Amino acid sequence: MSDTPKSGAIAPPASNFIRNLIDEDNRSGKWGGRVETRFPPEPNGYLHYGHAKSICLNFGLAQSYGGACHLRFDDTNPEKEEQEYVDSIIEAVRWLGFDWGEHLYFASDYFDRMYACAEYLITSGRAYVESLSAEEMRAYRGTLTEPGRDSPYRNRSVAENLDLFRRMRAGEFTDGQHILRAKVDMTSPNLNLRDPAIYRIRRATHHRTGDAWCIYPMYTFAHPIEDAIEGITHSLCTLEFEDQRPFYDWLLDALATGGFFPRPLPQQIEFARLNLTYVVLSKRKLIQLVDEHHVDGWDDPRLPTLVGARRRGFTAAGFRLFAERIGVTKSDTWIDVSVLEECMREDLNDAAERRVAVLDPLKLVITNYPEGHSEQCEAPNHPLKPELGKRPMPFSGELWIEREDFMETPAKGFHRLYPGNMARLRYGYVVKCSGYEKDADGNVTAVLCEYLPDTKSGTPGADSVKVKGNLHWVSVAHAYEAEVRLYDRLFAHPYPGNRREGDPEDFERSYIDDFNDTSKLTIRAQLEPALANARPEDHFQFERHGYFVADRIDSTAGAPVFNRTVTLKDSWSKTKG
RNA sequence: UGGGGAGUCGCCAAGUUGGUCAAGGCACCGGAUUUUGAUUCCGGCAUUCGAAGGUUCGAAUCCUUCUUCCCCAGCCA
Repeated sequence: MSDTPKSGAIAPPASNFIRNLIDEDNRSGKWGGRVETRFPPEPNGYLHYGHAKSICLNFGLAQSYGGACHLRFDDTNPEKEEQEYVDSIIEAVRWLGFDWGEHLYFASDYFDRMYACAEYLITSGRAYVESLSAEEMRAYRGTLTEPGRDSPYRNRSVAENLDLFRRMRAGEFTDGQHILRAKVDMTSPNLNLRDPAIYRIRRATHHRTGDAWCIYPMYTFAHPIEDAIEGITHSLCTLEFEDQRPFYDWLLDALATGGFFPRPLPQQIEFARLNLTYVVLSKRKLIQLVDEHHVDGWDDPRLPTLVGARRRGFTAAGFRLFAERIGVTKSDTWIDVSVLEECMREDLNDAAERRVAVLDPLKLVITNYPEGHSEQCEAPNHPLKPELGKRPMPFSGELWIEREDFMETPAKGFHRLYPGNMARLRYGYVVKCSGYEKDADGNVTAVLCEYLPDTKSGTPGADSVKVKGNLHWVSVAHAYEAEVRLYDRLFAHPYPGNRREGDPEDFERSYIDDFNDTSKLTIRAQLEPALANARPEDHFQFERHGYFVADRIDSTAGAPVFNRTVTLKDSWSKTKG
């Protein structure tokens, strides 16, 4: 939405442990003031809110320190990765408002250099070809509390290792027959140092290198090298990689010693991944929601994917505000979704033009209004931005109003329409409720009112009558009827899948059990005529309801359909209970 | 039980070298403005920093012990 929203403006950078580290490096002159980060997704799925945090962090830091952030695809596992994901990731990062300039990279472009690094590790006695099976390796690895044992193949000669590794590359072996391992320490209490696998044989067609390789580097080995090749100064990743840092440093130190990379070497820094209440962010769970058709695909507006968020009407500026607001630390915490929602409101309040929509229509008849007559009223497009002008709204004797704006017997504190009460039809006239009609089942079918001709908004006498109630309306004869989807939280419980009070002892609650069945409600609504001209992805505030966006997929020319992004805050619903 | 991390207000989160430092945001509660019961505005909101000891004139910040939570035994990333 807005690129520089008033509220989402980049605030003075908050202090956080990463900025402190960078400041220290800048003080000591470690990198000569250079700050280079990277966002390194594996192209094996769609980006979600959690990635948005990482993207804003990496690009934001680079921006703020006058550095660069690379977009690098970590495509070292050909079995899972596809070009389709590369494209969608590029689009998502761009949508979030970030620019990597020249710095678009692919790990697969470094395969030759990685291979050379591997051969160096072998010749310098730091890696060997393992011929144990996966199961045997597991047995040799030991456990959390018991040290591992050296593999019988651990002491092969350099010449034999080199020969074997070259033949691995040449395709002389079957998948899994051999593997290249770093030679570190099988007794280390850190499992990641017990001779981690660094190259495996995998006969799979890679989405970029095709069949050029039948061996592929593992993340553990590839990632540090990617960082070093690109001159990354601060390599940010999530907490679960903390245990890998010793190997990251071991590898790069060895390679620097071998002359592959200059010092100083990139530094891995870990931060806590995003957890959001009422949301699931694990790839596995998102896949299940899509595969089992709980949602309508990867871009379902309810899904916490970035493509979903965009259809929902969430904005890039809102995400950036959110990232700024939640900060970055090493303690893993749960952010309440309401924080995200509030960020979207904040951006949209500033950015979205106002329109009127009646979502649950009830007819209002003005009994003293000239039969068949209609007139124009004017409504400002944005109350805070008069420069955005006004639009005409046709007014007539038959209007749609919101069903909840009328009560036969008013609740305490209710100051909208009820028999005998006056309220203003926003941008129109003040009306007094004179009665109502019901059908055989007792449902109210129409509200009867008399209007006060002198009270038209914008005319001198408009304020002669003071009323507390103020409601929106759409002329029946002029309304644009359209589909509107009311989206709500995907899950009905803040921690989906967590055991709840009242669950039977033998019940294993799954996050699927907490799915919110009313997370999508599709209705036909009566909208003001101007809305028929909305273009896909136009954001609006439907006054007194919330923020809506014209769906970018299902809208057709002249017939937009709308998705509810988020409701407005509503203190009335709170007070009435 | 081995190793690596984290515990500051309801939810986030500053606080690095010990001295009015318990910032700030969100939420919440008041009150004002308001033709959105929205927005905006103004005010309130931790004698206390996971717990217990200790060092010190003085500790969220240093030491000790304890405690809770998270991560690690893929030829995934």
